[in-house]
Amino acid sequence: MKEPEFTSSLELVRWIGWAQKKSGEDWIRARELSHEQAFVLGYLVDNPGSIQRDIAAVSRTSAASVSSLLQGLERRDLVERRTEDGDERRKRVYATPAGAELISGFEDAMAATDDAILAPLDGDERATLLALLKKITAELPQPRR
Amino acid sequence: MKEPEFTSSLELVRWIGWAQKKSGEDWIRARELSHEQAFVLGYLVDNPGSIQRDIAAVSRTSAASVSSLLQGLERRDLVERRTEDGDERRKRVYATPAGAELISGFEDAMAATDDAILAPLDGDERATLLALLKKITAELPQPRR
DNA sequence: ACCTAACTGTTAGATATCAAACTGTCAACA
DNA sequence: TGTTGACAGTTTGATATCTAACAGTTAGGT
Repeated sequence: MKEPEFTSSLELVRWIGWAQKKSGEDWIRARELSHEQAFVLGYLVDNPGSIQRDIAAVSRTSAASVSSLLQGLERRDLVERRTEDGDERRKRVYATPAGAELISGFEDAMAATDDAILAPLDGDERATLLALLKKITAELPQPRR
Repeated sequence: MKEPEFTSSLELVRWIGWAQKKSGEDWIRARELSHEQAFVLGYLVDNPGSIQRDIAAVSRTSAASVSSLLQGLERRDLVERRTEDGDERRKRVYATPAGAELISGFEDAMAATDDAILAPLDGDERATLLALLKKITAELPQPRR
């Protein structure tokens, strides 16, 4: 019973997701960030001025989680929030220079870990996998709430 | 920027993992359990007397998490922990009758949601997907710590 | 103008997770 | 028999997540 059978694809999917989260951990922990904080900070560098609602959608979480996550980043002056355009509901979020500097190289590090995880597959197999996953996710619910 | 490109298989993998977690949520919430509590309780019905270390390995988490998770289940008398075999280190964990009753049908419900997620794929495609995922996970680190 | 509904973000309370430090127990070995 | 190291579990303090309830803002309809 120490060797489970793994007949379920979705069990393997969850395992891979876990491994991906783990694999960049050294890089992230060296900067005293959580995985989620790093992801959002990286996203903000590429998409400055995003509103929290969109950040929640992209990071597949809730507005409430984004709110508290950004509080942590704002406390360390890694991001800045302000309202613009005369719309007092939306808060535009920006990475500060310190935040951008801290996260630089994150995407490269993540791409490297992705490559490491997919290493057992050759080019054709990766293409097949991507096609199958797209077929599944096309039918999947979006985390909009 | 509202239509992300998704060139990364691993991004899709994480999305599917998220959807799987969400999909059984109604069933689980009706019983006032968390996803993780339900998983562990179900595991204990099939593997009575497991020790916490093994539960951590199977649920791909840490001994500390299992410790606090089981405290929640024990508070509601859904599981019971006791030492046996004269080994005072290991704590054998059992689902109580109430716990077993509460979780009955869980595995069927989970299997149904798995089927719903994989619905876009036919039998051959599912077999291909499973083979590719096994190839990846064969090289993946185990969450042992 | 006003009312209402939708939208955006926050808070509160619960659970999960992790790392690190700690306690207690067992076993091997001198 | 005593010491030492490995093992199992807990605690602590931080962050993330969820739901539900809440507050302020905007826009639409009458």
